[in-house]
Amino acid sequence: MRAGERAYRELRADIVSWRLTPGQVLGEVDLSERLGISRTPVREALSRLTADGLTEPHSGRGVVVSAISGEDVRALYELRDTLDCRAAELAALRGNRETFRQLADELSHAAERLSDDPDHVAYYALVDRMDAEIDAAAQNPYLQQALANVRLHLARVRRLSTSNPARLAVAAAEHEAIARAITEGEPALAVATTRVHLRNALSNAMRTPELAPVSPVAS
Amino acid sequence: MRAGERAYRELRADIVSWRLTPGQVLGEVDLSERLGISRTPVREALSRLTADGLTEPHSGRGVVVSAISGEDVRALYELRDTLDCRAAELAALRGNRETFRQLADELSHAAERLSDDPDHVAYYALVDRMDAEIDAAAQNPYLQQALANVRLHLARVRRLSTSNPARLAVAAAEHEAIARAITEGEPALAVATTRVHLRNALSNAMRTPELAPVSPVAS
DNA sequence: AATGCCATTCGTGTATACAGAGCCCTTGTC
DNA sequence: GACAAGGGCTCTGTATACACGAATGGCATT
Repeated sequence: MRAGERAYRELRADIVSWRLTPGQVLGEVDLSERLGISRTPVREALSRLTADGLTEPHSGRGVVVSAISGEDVRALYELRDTLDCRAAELAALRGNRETFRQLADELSHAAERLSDDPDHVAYYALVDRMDAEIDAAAQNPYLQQALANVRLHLARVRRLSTSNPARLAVAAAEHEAIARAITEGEPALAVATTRVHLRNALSNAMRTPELAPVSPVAS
Repeated sequence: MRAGERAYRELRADIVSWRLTPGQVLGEVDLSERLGISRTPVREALSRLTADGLTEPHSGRGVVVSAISGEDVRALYELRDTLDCRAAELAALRGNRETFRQLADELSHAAERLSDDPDHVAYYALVDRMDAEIDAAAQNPYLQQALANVRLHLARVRRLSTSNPARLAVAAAEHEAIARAITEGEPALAVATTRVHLRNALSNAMRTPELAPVSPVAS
């Protein structure tokens, strides 16, 4: 694989997983030595991260990892509500019913198996699959890209939130409700169930104490 | 200014204004000679254009200017409807009333002066200002960025559409209606007026004959 | 002691050189 | 005459060298 691509994915994973914390300075020379590649692909990776909004230029001092505040989470969920509701609506209009019927069935079983899977990898994989199916059903690449961007930022937040087992069980039921609404071809219900799910997800996310701090970096 | 930044803006302007047409191959060496800079900043510019979706990688042959079809326009307006309606709704909730009252007044006068201004630069500047005010009022940087992306792509389409004077007069009235809805702090009405405007704008855009052709580039 | 100025130094921005990979053209064979 | 294989060539991907700019630390001055 291309070195720039590897560097981008590695740094992105480091940021999303909070191995790189907000305010951390990413120097090109440091990174090129740490990753064992030259500065050119490092520059490409940093450019892409900055375009994604995960890093910010730091006047003459390279780039720093972006801070993410409670206000950011509010704004992100506001946008996610806009995009996810529309995607669910479009999926209800254009999606294949059998696909979402099967997803709903699997989700109803997934809630029962949450305790068997300590890290809930199976559940998260199922949610990711549902996101992908909604994207495909919406048949709108621009909407899909916008959603991918929001999900990238919210993935950072999820790593902070406590994965409360009780919340996960409720979330699974909410996802199932969305899938059933899409299965039945009811766009208004798909929007409503999505909105309910996102409101609850936001409430849960905002319980995270780390989301209050102000950015340690001067702008 | 940085050479990479200049190259990015110049190429982006060339693509939006259709001086560079879809399928056009952008070679790094050609561009570096044409722009009088080295390949490094050219690479940065091409990376950013590809991230924006204005160009696409062309397996081993650099990047080519992306095609834009009628289907793309439909998808773009679908996303724009989602984002613009939400932005207008938020502006009605959070915006400064006096700002939008003044915009509405200026728009009502702008329609009268359309014939005085052959290229309608004053009108378009006013619309751009209104977009900026809505962005600011929505107070959501992520929504703002998503909107900027959609507007970038639709700017390409606008250059193809015939700027019918009659349509512009109606569009000015539609913008005024949106501004008045925001002024009065009525989110539902702001959404409705925005939706009406976008539906009419889409109908007008789809009249462009060039939007049917298939991409001349093999994918 | 605090503050402003200057030199040093680190880091990015740019240019260029090199290597590997993909494509096209040519040539040989069926 | 057509198709396939191989070589050459051009292109991108990467590495490195150089220059300019900003930030920082020290020093002098008030």
